[in-house]
Amino acid sequence: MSKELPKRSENYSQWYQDLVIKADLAENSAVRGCMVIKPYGYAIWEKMQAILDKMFKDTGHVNAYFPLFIPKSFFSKEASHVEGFAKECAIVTHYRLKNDADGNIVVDEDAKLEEELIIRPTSETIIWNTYRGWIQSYRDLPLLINQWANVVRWEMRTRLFLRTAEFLWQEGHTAHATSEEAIIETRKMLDVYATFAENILAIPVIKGVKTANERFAGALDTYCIEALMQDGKALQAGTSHFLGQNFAKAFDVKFTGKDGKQDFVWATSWGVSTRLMGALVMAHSDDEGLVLPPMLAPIQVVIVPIYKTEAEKQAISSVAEKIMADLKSKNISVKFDDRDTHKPGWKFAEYELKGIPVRIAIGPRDIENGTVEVARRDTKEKSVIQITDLHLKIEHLLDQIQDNIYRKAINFREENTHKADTYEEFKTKLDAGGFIYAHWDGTTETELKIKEETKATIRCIPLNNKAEEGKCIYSGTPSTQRVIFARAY
RNA sequence: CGGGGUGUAGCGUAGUCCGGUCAUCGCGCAUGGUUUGGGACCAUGAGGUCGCAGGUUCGAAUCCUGCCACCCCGACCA
Repeated sequence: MSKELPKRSENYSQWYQDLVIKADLAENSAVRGCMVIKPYGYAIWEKMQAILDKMFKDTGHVNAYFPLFIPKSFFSKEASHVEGFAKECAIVTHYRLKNDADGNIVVDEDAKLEEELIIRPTSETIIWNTYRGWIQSYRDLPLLINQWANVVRWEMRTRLFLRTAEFLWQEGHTAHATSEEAIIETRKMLDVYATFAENILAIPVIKGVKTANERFAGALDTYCIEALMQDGKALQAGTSHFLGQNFAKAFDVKFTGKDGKQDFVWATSWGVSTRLMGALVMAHSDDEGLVLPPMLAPIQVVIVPIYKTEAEKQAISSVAEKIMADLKSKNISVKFDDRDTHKPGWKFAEYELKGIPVRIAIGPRDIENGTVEVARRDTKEKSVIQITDLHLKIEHLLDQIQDNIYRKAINFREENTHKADTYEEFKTKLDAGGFIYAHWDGTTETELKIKEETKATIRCIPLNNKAEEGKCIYSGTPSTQRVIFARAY
């Protein structure tokens, strides 16, 4: 198979798709819009899961699991929620197949379900229907539950990791006695996501709140983290919703307070998905392939031996074993690729494509000198290092790489973040890509007009926004702050 | 769901306009040999319902009809 990738600058879409496939992360499945996540891609996802899961637990959450199927009646209890998801649902209508007269397998029309089942596009309804039985008193609150699951949204157009018909995610669903507490929870989980994105994925994000138009179906407020991809388009990387009492009212979830009065419960929900894998790929990769931040790389260091004779191979192996033991004692994951079925050059290219942060090459020359060649994936720099202090240097190098990848991403974002004060300026800058801070009059009408005319959406109103007097770029109406516009995935 | 495009070996493709030794080439795969500090080379070999179903014809990858899948651009969305 040819490993050559299209150039990122020439066809970003194709580059992304080929990179995901060739780097062994995922591929399109035979099922429309679904993907097969391959072992290497799944290993990265598992790492994300492990780190997030710990962060959730450290903030007091526990895991549980709820059904895949949602009775249609549950689904339709919250009006704006059903409206938001109605157009993208997969629905189970029958429970049996049979052979027809010609011997073909067909749906047995006699096995029609009395009530259709919706395959969850998100679990608010089934979970809140369950919570009704779990919550009676303020003593049952807060209820802080997370679920790792798959969901299905029958999207018109799909793309590996970014928008697949089925995707993996986590969804947190919490219940609180007061509005204030629920809002604190919503913001707290947004912070968890932002920390994860920046410290682990090395992707800088902007925390913000969505406009009414972009809000989650059924939420009072939707908070988000927005990231900028290398083609200048924005990607919503995670969301945290303040649901108010909407779902509690729809599912009649009340609790008795300390004062003996009954009230509806306050809710939040928050989630991140395998879309983060897409963000990771698009934020850091180059024309040679993936660039994985060390914190996520399933293999952080790969050792490639270079030898001609069996004796050389033996000598290199014993040195490699020693290095591996040293690195493993530092909790660094390392692989020694001593396959003799592939040549060194082939392996170099392969591990670059897969984004392994550090490569160590050991040849006869090194054995003589007591050195190894160390190459870092992010900058492609190579250096010759004495074996004696290698493990300390590698540990430091991994930190440096993590840091450098983040710094590079943040520089890119700064270079592609602009202000626009007129609609003309806005349109010109928009074509160059990136985030654009501009004044907006706060109306959905204007937001939709701008979207219709330019394809730009309001990504968010940044939480750390400074007040600033100005005029809406579209309507000229006075405004008190800038919001972030961008074309988005 | 609208507009455009593409379906030929595991992958990428030539051939389709103009029907007839046309199933082409590269990568990959297998075997043998020489190689090994950046995707090696030579030789030999295996591998194909030409997306599917009809039709036209002496003859269809090629023409006609229908269907399906995928990709790109929209609409929709994490």
